[in-house]
Amino acid sequence: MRTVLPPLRALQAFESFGRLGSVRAAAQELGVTPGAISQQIKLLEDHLCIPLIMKDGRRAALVPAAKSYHAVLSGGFDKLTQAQVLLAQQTAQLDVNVSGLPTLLLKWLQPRLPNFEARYPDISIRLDATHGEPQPEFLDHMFRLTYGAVSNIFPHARPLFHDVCFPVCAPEFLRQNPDALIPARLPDLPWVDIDWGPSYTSVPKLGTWLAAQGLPQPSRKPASIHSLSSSALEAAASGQGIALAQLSFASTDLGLGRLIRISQQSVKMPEPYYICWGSLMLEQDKARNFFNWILAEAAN
Amino acid sequence: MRTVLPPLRALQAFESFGRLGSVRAAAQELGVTPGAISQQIKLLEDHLCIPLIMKDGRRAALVPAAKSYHAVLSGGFDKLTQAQVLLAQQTAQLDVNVSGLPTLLLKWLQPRLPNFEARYPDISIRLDATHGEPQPEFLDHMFRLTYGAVSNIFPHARPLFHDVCFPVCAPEFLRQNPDALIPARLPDLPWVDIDWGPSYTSVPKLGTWLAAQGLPQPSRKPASIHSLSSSALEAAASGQGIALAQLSFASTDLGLGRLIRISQQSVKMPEPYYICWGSLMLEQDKARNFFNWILAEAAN
DNA sequence: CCCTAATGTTCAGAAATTCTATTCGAACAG
DNA sequence: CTGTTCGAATAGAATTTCTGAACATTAGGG
Repeated sequence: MRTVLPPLRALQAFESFGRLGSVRAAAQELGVTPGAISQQIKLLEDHLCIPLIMKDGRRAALVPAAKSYHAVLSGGFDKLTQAQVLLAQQTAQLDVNVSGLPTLLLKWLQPRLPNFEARYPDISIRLDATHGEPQPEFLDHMFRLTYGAVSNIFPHARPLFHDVCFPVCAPEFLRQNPDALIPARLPDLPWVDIDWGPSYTSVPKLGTWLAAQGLPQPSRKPASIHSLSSSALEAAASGQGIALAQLSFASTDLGLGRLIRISQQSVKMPEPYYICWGSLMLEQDKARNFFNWILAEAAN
Repeated sequence: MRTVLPPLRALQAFESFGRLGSVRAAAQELGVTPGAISQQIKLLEDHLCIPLIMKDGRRAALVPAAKSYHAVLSGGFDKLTQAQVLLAQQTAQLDVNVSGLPTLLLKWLQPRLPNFEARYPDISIRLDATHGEPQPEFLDHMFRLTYGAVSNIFPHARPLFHDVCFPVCAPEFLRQNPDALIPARLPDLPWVDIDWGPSYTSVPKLGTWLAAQGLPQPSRKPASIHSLSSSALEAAASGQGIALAQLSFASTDLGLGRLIRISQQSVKMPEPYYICWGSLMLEQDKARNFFNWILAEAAN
């Protein structure tokens, strides 16, 4: 049996207030007057017998001790709204929902979509680019394209392709730094870094490639650090420096001449990209069509 | 701005009903009459314009399509109650909260605690044995003892010790299967398996040890599979077969003669155990005492 | 088959809650 | 000082939520 919760409306008011940092804003979000928010928060304080807010000038602010309480509550309400989103997706009867890592959608799937639409003109696709992995429950109405080990939190997963990485830079940058073509000089040139965050530790960086060539680590700090591969590629294309690019993400820009591959040596990504899905997903014809199509695309 | 939520009380009634599977039980849990639950659920159905429940005989049941919706909601309400738990812990002013993997607490920390209590008689400790990693927010009031890579989801983490594994069995089992002392015969003897679940893939199993000795994999299926190392050790101690034991978990039973080490060969765990904590934790004297003590214990 | 127990639903009215409208005080800017 | 903005406090209105009782349906005996 679940512990008894305080009045939910009071929790909601407190959560909204804590997130937005003002009674006024919370009132607006919940569609009530500021007085109502004030009352609900006080009600929660009485219920818990704990002061939650303090006045800081004429504004109100969370008491420090309530900060972590608020953070957990906030996560809870997030899930409740996620449930609504799930329901909306279920009833929207969209043909195919695809959630995926931003760069994978942007630079790999997006360029291939015209091909799909030409072949299945009556199937509509909704794309959702996000780093956060969706709740597994969502997968009965959605494919998820992701990288590496996280795929095994999902009911089903299948490798899509195994990418390789190599250094690239902008043509302009290469003209100003002709040394870039000499691998041994690379550690001393400007570069941009990629950091996908703690869930994806095995993603190669420029240092990984240098090490594979028996070269030392970069001697400078990166010119910039990007949480998106595509953003790092943009930085390289704008001449900021050298980036370690993935073949499938860079091929468009390589084709356009916006980027130049400066070495034929490459390192393999330690893990493949995956497509993940839930148990009910492949029972829909349109979803199955998409699934077969994307596997074929990945194979070549 | 957050999407508008349905009436929260209706969500709560629906969640409780879905989890308990009966209007009656939900009414009892929420401390209201069954009629109230019926009404709230109907209210939610009207609000969403979706049927959520159907009658199955004289019971009511979730419509299949509502199952995943309910699962996400349930997760949300879980978080809300977690927030309450967090608050309770904060205000309980317990000296030190320690959450940890069950076997680690049971077989490693527990036997050492008398030592700690002798040294700090006025510090009280609360232990919470669970596989699920706590919300990071909890760590401002709690240490977490865990294994391997999951430690990096926390603000701070420090390796405790690096364990080694070797095969053990009960004295009685050894008497009936004297062959157990001959490594080459091990693959054909009864054994018990350990499976910590998907988050801890790198934990060695008996097969890992055999492979390290250049021996083939076990030829039989395991007599039983355990999600807890301590449970696997109990199974081995009761004579079910051979288990791959971790030194620090088995040492008590080895000392008591309940288990016998049947090989001096061992494999190292690929990752160490960690102690994790949040930013505010070490500002409390008592927590810092515990922290220093546990590091010293781990060092020897 | 009929009776009983168990479960869920419905409804009106009672009870509780939540909200608004208003007033007030404090903080800040000019 | 004055006007403005923000939040707190209050009373009463509006709404939500709950109860209690009657009703409907089903399952399980005897």
